Parts: sequence; C-alpha cells; structure tokens
Amino acid sequence: MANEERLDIHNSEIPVVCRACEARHRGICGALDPEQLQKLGKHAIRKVVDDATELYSADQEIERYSNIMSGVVKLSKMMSDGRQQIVGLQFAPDFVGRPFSRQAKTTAEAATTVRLCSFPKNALEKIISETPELEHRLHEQSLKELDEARDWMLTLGRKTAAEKVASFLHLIVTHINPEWEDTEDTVEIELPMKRADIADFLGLTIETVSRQLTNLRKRGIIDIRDRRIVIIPDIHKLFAATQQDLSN
Amino acid sequence: MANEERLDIHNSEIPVVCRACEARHRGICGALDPEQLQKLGKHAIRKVVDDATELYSADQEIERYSNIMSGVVKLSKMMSDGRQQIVGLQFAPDFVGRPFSRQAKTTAEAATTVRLCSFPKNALEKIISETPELEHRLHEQSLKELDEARDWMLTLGRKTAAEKVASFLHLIVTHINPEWEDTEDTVEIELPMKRADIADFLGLTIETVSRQLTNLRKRGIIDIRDRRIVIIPDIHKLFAATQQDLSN
DNA sequence: CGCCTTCTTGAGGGGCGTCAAGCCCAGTGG
DNA sequence: CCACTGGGCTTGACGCCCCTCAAGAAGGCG
Repeated sequence: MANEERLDIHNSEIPVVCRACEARHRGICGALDPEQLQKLGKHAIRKVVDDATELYSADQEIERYSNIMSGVVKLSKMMSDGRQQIVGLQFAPDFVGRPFSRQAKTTAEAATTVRLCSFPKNALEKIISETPELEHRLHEQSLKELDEARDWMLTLGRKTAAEKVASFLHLIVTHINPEWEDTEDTVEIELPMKRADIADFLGLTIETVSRQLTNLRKRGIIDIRDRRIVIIPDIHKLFAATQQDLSN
Repeated sequence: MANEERLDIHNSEIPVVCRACEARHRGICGALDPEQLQKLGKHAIRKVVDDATELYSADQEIERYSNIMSGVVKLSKMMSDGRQQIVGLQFAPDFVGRPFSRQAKTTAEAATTVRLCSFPKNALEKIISETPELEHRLHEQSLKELDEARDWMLTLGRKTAAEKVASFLHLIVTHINPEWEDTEDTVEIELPMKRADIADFLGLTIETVSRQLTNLRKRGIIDIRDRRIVIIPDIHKLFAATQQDLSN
C-alpha cells in the first residue's frame, strides 16, 4: 500500500490538532491545503464552553470566527422590550460568524456544552481572499442557512402550535443524524435545549410548548422520559404531524 | 478631460445592453470585466413579464438565473394543503435564483411588472468558477438575504398583527429608497402587492391586514389613497409602530 | 349595465397567551 | 439527615387577539 504511505506522509504536514477534526472533512477547512491549515492553525484556539455562554452579541464588533466541533449553538434576536426569537441553530461542523460585516446581526450562545475551534477575524479573512475554494464553502453554508431560515419562516408564519412542536422535533432528529430522516426504527433523542428556548425558536410560550408536547405524547407520536429525552417510534408519523393540524 | 475619453473608450468594449444596467454598478455584473460581460451577454435575454408570472417553481429544475432590472419578485413556499408563506422579496438589481442546487427551494413570482436580464444556469456557473470576485458578490447577496430572512423571523414569530403591518410598510419604504430610512419628509409609496400577498408575507389573513391598515390610519401613522397608495407623514413614527403594540 | 376581483367591515368563535398553583429535582447549608 | 431554595416543567382557568364566515362597497372591464 504505497498509497497509504503517501497519504501518511501527506498527513504529516497537517497540524496535529486538525487531523481528527470534522471541519477538515465536512466543514470549511476542507478547502485549505496543509500550508494554509498551518497558517490558520497558528492563530486557532480550541476551547470548551458551557451552555449559556455567549459567543458574540448582536450589534457588537466581531473579533473571532469559530468552527463548531461538537454541541449546538443558537442564534437569536431580541427586541427592546425583551421579546426574543431564535433565528437559527448550528451543529458541528458548522462555521459560526457573519463574514464581511463589522457588526454581528444576531447573538450567538451555546445551547449545550460546545467545543469550538476559534480564530481571529483577520486571519481568516486574509486566507479567504487568497482561496476561492474557501469562499465557495462559506457561500455554500450561507445558502444552506438561508434555505433553513426560509423553511422556518413557513413554520413560524403558517403552522399551528402542534405542527410547530412536531417540526422542531423533526428538525432536531434529522440534524442529529440525517439518516434517521427515513428510518423505520424507533429513535431516541436528547433535546439540546430547555422549553424556554424551544418556545423562543417556535414563536410560542413555554406553556404552549409543554402542552403540545403532552398532546403529541397522548397521540402516541412521541414518548417523553426525564423531560429532555424524547422517543419517536415512527419518524414518518412525526413528519405527518409537522403539516397536519392535530390540535383538536 | 482625457480621463473621460479613456472611460469612453473603455465603455465601448461593454455590451450595449449592459451599459445603462444597474446590475453592472450595484449588482453582480460589476464583478465582470468587459470580456466576461460580452461572453455572458451573448446568452443573456432581456424580457418584461407581467405580475403573477412564475419565474420558477419549488422542487423544479433550475434552468436560468436572472437579474432584476426593475420591479419586485416574491419568493414563496406552499404547504400541501395550500397554506402559503412569502419568504422573501427581491428588488432591482438583485440576483434571482439558487446557485449550486439543481432544484429550486422556493417559487419565484413577479409581484409587479418586472424587467429581467436572464441567462442560462450553465453559462453563469462557468463564469463563476473562473471569477472569484463574482462568487464573492453572490456570497454577499446571500448573506444580505440571510440577514433579511432572520430579521423577518423575528417579525413572524414575535410581533403582533399591528407591528407586522407596520414592519411591512417600513420594509417597503426603505427598499424603495434607502435614504428614506431617516428622512423627516412625508413619503408616498405604492404598495407592490395586493392584500393577499401582504397577508402571506406576514403570516396573517387578508382581513387582519386590512383591519390593521385602517388601525394605523386611524392613529395618524399612515394615510391611504386608492388602496395601493400609502402616505407616511413621519417615518420615525412608523418605525416606532414596528416594535410597540398598538392593537388596543 | 353586469360581472369579477379586490378590499373593507362586522359578528362570533377558537387557539394560544396570561396568570397562577403546584410538582420534581438538584444544590446548599444547617 | 433534612429543611430550604430556586430553576425547570406541567397543568388548569380565563381572556384576548386573530381567524372564520359573511355581507357589502368600490373599481376595472367587456
């Protein structure tokens, strides 16, 4: 296997911290050659933050970008009187940050414990300008986020409370493991956030979220354990509930 | 002015149809040099379509991209039972289409009479791959659309009907002329769509839109002529109404 | 003039928000 | 060990905002 040896030799140029990183395979760092990885790696800091840690805040200067290595980050907006809306959830190996803007437009907060690989704004933007393939990857992620945001606009604007909660559960399931989208098996998931966050994501109150969860439970679409663990015996039935009013 | 002459000489290489086009200044075509403009221009078709013309449809193959030269295009999503949500409005000189995807994720429809400059998917994507600056412009537009989508998610999820209608009017005013954002003058606008579209954009019914418009009128925030013409004596008062419940 | 579409206005009902009480559990301190 | 506290969650009672249903006005067009 001369090939494997060649691969190993090649690997040896890649920074140690990057070798096992998912962002190098499915994330944006896959666009970088070993030399660029080294350059960026020099400025990169890996860190682990607890849930509720704020990564950056709306209207503030952006100083660092990050890759999510594990965990969930929520992006939110708040009105002056305190009303809040979560406008995006990001999972590994997503890129976090708003390129080409001095100010952040959302607040980013760890929803769970999150492992991050973070680097200064300037270091990344320099490499972007030299690497069209990197900008292409960032562009693809922006387009993916735009698709997701627009899907969610339909949920926010036109679905009932029961459909919204089902849509949330379906989103979580398919983001934890995309293959579960069309499995026949029973699936068990841990909700990455508390009821208040779910309410802010769905444009509801915590009471309504709670009521609709027990509504789905009573209809046999889900089962709930320990308040955070949800069991879904039939994903297709859950999907049906995302578009068909079950409030009666 | 030798400079002007040089500019004129330079201009002579630019396709005639592109010379006065806004997309060459503020739109994506500004990233192209005269040679590339010529290449793309060979495949470009200018057309004028009436309102309610469908440009492309969700889940269908994308064949052409377009620049909006004038008019308004609405992007929408529909559920199987007919519930509909408008997820974006696009104005000149915006680019219309979803790059890097075979299928469209939304339906695009002319909201008003629209002038378009349209070209085949392949022709543009070839030039994109050769022109990093073009991909950068498209990326910037995607990010702008993402910012707008997320702003609108806050409107859909957390605002009252009165705030939503005020938000819609404010959005239209600032998109027709960004300078009106902080003018002290009275402003008069023509709504680019009918009540049913406004309702689909706001996640409301047409009756509620109508009632909230008269609500804003009775409070002196707007005046209405001929159903489609709205007069706004004080933009700042309108802006205040986008975040402060006036339903009582 | 008649017909159609668009829009407004009213009456009534329901879905979700508001307010409140209480359960469960982890953490803390006596 | 247990009392106390506080956060997270559920459940019930009630009210209101917006939806539904319906009628009618206004304007465009043959």
